[in-house]
Amino acid sequence: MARSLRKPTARPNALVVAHDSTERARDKREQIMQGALRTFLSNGYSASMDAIAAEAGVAKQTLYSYFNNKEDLFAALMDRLLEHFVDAGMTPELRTLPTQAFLRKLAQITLSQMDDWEYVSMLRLVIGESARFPQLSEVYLTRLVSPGIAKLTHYIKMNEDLAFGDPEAVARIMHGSLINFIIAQEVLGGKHTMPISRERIINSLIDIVLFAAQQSAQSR
Amino acid sequence: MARSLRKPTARPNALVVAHDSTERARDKREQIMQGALRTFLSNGYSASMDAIAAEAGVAKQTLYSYFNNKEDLFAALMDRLLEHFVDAGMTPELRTLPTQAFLRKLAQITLSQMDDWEYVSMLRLVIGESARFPQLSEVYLTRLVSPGIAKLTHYIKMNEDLAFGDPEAVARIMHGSLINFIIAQEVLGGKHTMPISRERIINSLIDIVLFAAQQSAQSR
DNA sequence: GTCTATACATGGATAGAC
DNA sequence: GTCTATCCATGTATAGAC
Repeated sequence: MARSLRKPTARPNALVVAHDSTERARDKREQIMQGALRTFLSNGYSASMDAIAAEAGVAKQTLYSYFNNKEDLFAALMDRLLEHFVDAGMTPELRTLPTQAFLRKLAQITLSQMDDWEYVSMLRLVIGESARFPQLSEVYLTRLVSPGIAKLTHYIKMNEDLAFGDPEAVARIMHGSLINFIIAQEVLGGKHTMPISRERIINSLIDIVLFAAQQSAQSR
Repeated sequence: MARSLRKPTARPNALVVAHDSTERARDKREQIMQGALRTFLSNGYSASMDAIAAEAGVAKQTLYSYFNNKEDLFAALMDRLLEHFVDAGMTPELRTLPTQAFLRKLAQITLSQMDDWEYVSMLRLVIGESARFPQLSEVYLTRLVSPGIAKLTHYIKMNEDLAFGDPEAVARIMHGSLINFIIAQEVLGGKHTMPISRERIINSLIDIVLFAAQQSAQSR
């Protein structure tokens, strides 16, 4: 039932002079996607097309002139949303930092996504709809999770301060503990029922990793 | 894990001397909850009452003679399901093991829940419905997550092999990395797109924690 | 292309026979 | 208490006016 998520459509070259109608159509499409995004992120896939149309400020029929059906709209939307978060994480200039500062900054950037309502809602939606839309989960894993872990794995391998026997497993543990912190605290509301500062998590994670790396180096 | 819930019981033979009405009512209620459980875990809260009645093998009206409405049925069901998983984790005899064996066993027990379809589906459902049913998330956190972390925190505090500055943060990191592994590999299907053995995760997690504990002790 | 109005199916919940 | 049959609101999707 669930079709594959579509690849992002290639936008026309900005230098090409567009017709007015084309421009307006793109604006309308954008308007629809914005409204649909907010509605889906708030209410999940069970959000009604009526609610989406109202939120986007267009008639329901207009939705169907731009998208074949609800599922296509959802797929196009989530594709774009996930693409939006792809570049969060390790940036080239980060690599120049000393190891401890690097790890701290990377953890801070990762956890800063806790403050992004769209990111938190996206996490809930991807996980919650992973049975109905496995393609969505797959895009999330291959575009966001996998590259993040791969970059961290590569960093660990290249860094002589971090001489671990299984860099990928270590990267997964580090990454996973942070993502799960976001899920527990923000998605599930743990910040109210079992609060703890993100600094304590970051500090302990860095301590553990650096201490372990030192000991690991000594025991070789 | 011999903990899986029973299949729905067949309708009692009319020729057999029946239980008294209270007994039959309890059986029927149980039958409904079993069917509803499977349906909700498979399809999420969007599962229809028709589908639930069919799966339970009763008429839809019968559902409403035992539960006021869909939401009440769902709540009662999830309450019981969560209660069912409360005691997974640390058992008294585990504490007698040496530190390393203890940590390995605890991690193995935690990750063994990956093989339990009901647990994996429950995770997806709790997270996915955390916006619509925040009470459900809260029960999950206070009955499952919080006690698990508290027990691990207490163990770390009492164990002189594990002299960490912030035991609770360390417990959260350990627990979180394992739970997130379940979410990524089983809930999201990462076992297909980014596979890795659970032994590698367990081994690296133990290595990191024990190494870090040694180094932490030395630096005091 | 965009609106109002509507067709058609599904879902939650109830009525009434037994 | 349990069934069959049904009500009615909602949801997806479409038709037709402008």
